[in-house]
Amino acid sequence: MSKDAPLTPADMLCFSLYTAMHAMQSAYRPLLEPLGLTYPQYLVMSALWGQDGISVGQIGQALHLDSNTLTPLIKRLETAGLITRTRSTADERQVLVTLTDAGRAMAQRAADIPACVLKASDLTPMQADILRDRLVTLQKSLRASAGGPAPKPR
Amino acid sequence: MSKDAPLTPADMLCFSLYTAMHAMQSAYRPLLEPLGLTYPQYLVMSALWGQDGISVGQIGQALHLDSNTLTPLIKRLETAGLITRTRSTADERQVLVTLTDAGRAMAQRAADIPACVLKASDLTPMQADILRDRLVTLQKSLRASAGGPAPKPR
DNA sequence: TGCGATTAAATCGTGCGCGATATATATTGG
DNA sequence: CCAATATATATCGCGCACGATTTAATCGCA
Repeated sequence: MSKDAPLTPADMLCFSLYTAMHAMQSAYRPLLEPLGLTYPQYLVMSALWGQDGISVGQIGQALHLDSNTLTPLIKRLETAGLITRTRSTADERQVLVTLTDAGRAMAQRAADIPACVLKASDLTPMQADILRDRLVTLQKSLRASAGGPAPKPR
Repeated sequence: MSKDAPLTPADMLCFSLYTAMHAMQSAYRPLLEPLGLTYPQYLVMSALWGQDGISVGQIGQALHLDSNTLTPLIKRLETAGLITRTRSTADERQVLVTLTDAGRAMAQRAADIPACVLKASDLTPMQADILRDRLVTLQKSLRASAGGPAPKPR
C-alpha cells in the first residue's frame, strides 16, 4: 500500500552501502597514508601477508578484481619496492607476486590498523563479525542473481 | 588469546563492505545500462526526482560528494539532456540543477529498479531495512571518529 | 563603504574499477 | 605434430572519488 514515493538515495540499501564504503575508506586513509598505501593496495598487501608468492589471478580471485585493475596497482607496489613480479617457470602466462623484505616488514607497521578501524566503527568484534557475515551473504546473493536469471540464449 | 594471524582480506569487515558494494554496483549496471546511466549518475537523478532544482552543494550534501566529483558528472547528465544547469539569481555562486522533461520522464523507466535489486539481494524489505540501518550507523560512527579524536593542535 | 575572510563551483592530477580488446603461452583434438 | 581453442596477463578508454588549488561571489565587520 506504500504510495510510490520517489525513493530518495537516503532510503536505499545500496546507498547506505555506498556511503558506508566511502566512510570506511576515509577511515583507512589516514592510517594508510604513513605507509604510502591506498586502500586497494592495502588489500593486496594483506593478501600477500597471508600467502606470499601467488599469481595475479589468485590475488584477483581473492579480491574480486581483474588484471585490468590489478596489473597497474601491482606495478605501483613494485615501484614502491614492496613486491617483485616474476613470470612463473611452470606456466609462463602467470605472473607471481612476491613480497620484498620491505613488503614483509610493512606487516608490522600495519599490524594495529584493524584494531584502529574496529574502534572507529564503534562495534564489538562480535557485532562486526555478524555484520560482515550479512554483507558476505548479500554479496553472494547479488552475484548469484547476476549470472543466474539470464540464461543467455546463445 | 587469538594468535595474531595475518588477518586476510576475507576476514575483514571493510572488505565485505568493499565487495558487497561492488556486487551491488554490478547488480545495478545491467538495469541502468538501458537508461545510459552509471550508478552515481542514478543517485544524482534519484535525488533530483525527490527534489528538483537544488544546487550542486545540496546534491553533494545528500550523496556525501564534493564538486570535484559532481561537476563533471552533472555536466555529463546535462550533455545527455537529462538536466540543465543554471546559476542561482539569489546567489551567483550556486549552480542549480533542474530536470528536463526527459530527465523527469526517466523516473518512470527507472521505477522498478529498486524492486529488481531487492529481489536480487534476496532480502525481505524488512531485512533490507535493518541492514540499511546498521550501515547508516556504521557510516556515522566512522565519520564521527574521523573528525573527533584528532584535535589537530594549533 | 570597503577589504579581508568565507563559501560555492570548477579545475587538475592520481588511482581505482571495469568493459573491451590485444598478446602470449598453454592445452586439446585431429 | 599442428591448428583451433582456452587461459593469464596486459593495454586502453572512460567515469568516478578525492586531495589540492583556483576563481568568483558573498559576507562580516570595522
